[in-house]
Amino acid sequence: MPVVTLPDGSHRSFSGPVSVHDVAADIGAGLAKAALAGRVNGTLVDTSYTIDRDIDLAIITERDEEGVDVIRHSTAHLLAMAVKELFPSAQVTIGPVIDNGFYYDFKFERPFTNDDLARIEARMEELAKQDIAVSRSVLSRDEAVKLFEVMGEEYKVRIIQDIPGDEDLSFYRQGDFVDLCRGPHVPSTGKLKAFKLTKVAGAYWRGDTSNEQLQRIYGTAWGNKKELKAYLHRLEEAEKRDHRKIGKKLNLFHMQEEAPGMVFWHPDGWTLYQEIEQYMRGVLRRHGYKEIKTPQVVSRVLWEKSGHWEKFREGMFTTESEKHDFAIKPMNCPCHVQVFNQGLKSYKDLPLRLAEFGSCHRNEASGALHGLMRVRGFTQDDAHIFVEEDGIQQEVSRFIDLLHEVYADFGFKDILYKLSTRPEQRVGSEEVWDKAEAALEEALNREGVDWELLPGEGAFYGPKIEFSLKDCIGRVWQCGTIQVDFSMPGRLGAQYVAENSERRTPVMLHRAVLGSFERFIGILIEEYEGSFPTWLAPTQAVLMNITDKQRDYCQKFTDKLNSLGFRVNADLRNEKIGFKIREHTLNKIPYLLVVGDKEVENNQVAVRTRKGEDLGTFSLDAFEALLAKDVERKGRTSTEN
RNA sequence: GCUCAUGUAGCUCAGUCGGUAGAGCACAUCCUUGGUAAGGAUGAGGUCACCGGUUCAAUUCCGGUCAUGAGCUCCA
Repeated sequence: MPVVTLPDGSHRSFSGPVSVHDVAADIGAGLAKAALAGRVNGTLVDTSYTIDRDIDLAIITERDEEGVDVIRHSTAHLLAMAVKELFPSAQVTIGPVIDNGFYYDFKFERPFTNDDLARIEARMEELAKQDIAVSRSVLSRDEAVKLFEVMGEEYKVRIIQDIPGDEDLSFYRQGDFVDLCRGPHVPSTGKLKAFKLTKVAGAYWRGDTSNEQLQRIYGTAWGNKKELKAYLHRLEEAEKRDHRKIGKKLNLFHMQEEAPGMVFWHPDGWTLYQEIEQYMRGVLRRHGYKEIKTPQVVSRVLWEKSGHWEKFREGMFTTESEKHDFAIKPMNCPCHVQVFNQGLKSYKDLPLRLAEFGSCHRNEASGALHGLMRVRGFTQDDAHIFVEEDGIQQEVSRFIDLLHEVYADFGFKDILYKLSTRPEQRVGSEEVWDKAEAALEEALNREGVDWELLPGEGAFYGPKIEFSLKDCIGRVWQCGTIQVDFSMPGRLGAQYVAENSERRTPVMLHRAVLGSFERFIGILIEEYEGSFPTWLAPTQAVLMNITDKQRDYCQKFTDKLNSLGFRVNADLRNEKIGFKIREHTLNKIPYLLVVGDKEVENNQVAVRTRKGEDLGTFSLDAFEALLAKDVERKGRTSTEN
């Protein structure tokens, strides 16, 4: 007599064992039809799952997030089924759910073409329409291996052999297609109503470059057609924010094949860049940093000492002079230690915070380059904090506060926090690692933010926190970071005199707030879709005359605002006012100032925003106050203009 | 670096089943002095990414290189 407790707290009792589907049917025919899976005491199960004791049950439908995930997972199976039908020699491997969709990796003797994708998708539609039942079964490992060996699915055999233990394995069958899978899955293919294959790409078996490359087919799937359509539309809209497109349209920067992965900054882009750099300079000064500048080209000897020559030789650009090898610096830390090493330091000098807008070059793999987000030449807002072991936590906390202040000024709220802890290969004692990891964790917890633990992902020299932001289509990019380093100060001979006159090696904290200016500006462009808040806008206002008669007035007003430190242009071309407004609106200038005879007469300007709002007429002083206030608030409030 | 796709005017793109190319916008000149998202006319502008092969003939077909895009890997 199982009693089922539903999410609303109500109970239903049954005279004997029932399936999840039966319970749904008992509640209503509509729910039975919509049921995709069940959640039994917190665990997702198929609708065929047998209930023979008292449990908590939720019926999962397309309206639940988990329901959509089940749909995506099942759509991946549907994809594999269609591929096996159309291309019997293809081998199946894995097909997980990802954000907004799924993928499935296949081994096949030739690449899938776009035509193949269209055929596969059409076949999937047919199979979905046939509403083929999906059934679950359980096999022992040996039976499972045998099954896949007979089917010629070598990769599945390998996957099973790598599953630890000897518990039974579950299988899902739909028609002639069988796949090893934990499940759950939809009860029949007819539940899959809204999907689309999006792209095909290479992917290494088990993510290892030394393995063969498989072909990955990506797709998206949703509970219904409307959501699918909305998603595709969202994606299209998001792509309009692409910083490469906007960067070109707004004439901020360009890149060209003679300097792959390097940026040519144009006047407007450089204005934006400099605004950010000067802002950061002020922030660092207020937070007790000393700015320095170190060389670009440094002898191999130092990179050997720091360990980079051995470990990251391929990633460095090198050059040679008088038979000596040099590397263009890929990072600033070894140079910063050289500055630290000049003159004997006391514990009273610590923490010593050395900052540099350090220009670095890394020879990134060509396929990794991506607009401003992943470049070969970039500038970090880098700093190294030399600190005693006991001072780590306080410095980390201070840093996170600084980072939050800066990100708030730029208007970023959606920050992803990740803590990476000790990897297998590492330097430093367990005790020191314990301390450092605890310090980072404590600092994160004090901020009260949600963070993700990445065990084993730390650098060999110490644990780290990463602060990431998302681009327009949701790709995650690391921007800020703080890393504890137990290795380099010692390797490079950094020492200080402790309270008891003993010489000690300081701990070094590598940290960056923006990360690279290039990447951060890329993110910023996408965040604002090019409509920068006034403090960052390359041009903050444009004066436009209606006829030649107002030329001198416009020029004088413009000169005056520029002399007050604003970035203002006069557009005195012989064009109609509508034409000028259109052009500057498309260029996302925050304020458009129209000057006709009326305004000249009253010593005013008519102010319009790039959003098309009419703010009325302003005197010079009133407009200056408006601009100043807008600049002052940075990106902290809404960006209504 | 790997897989696939792409590379035509300053920009966005069309086109040529092999006979050296076209639109819109931008640009230049002229007309127009017009009050809140495109006034009109005329004109200039391209070794069709680069190198090689096939061919009477290659921007088009084939091979290679470079770059870009998506994904994988990497990301000190």
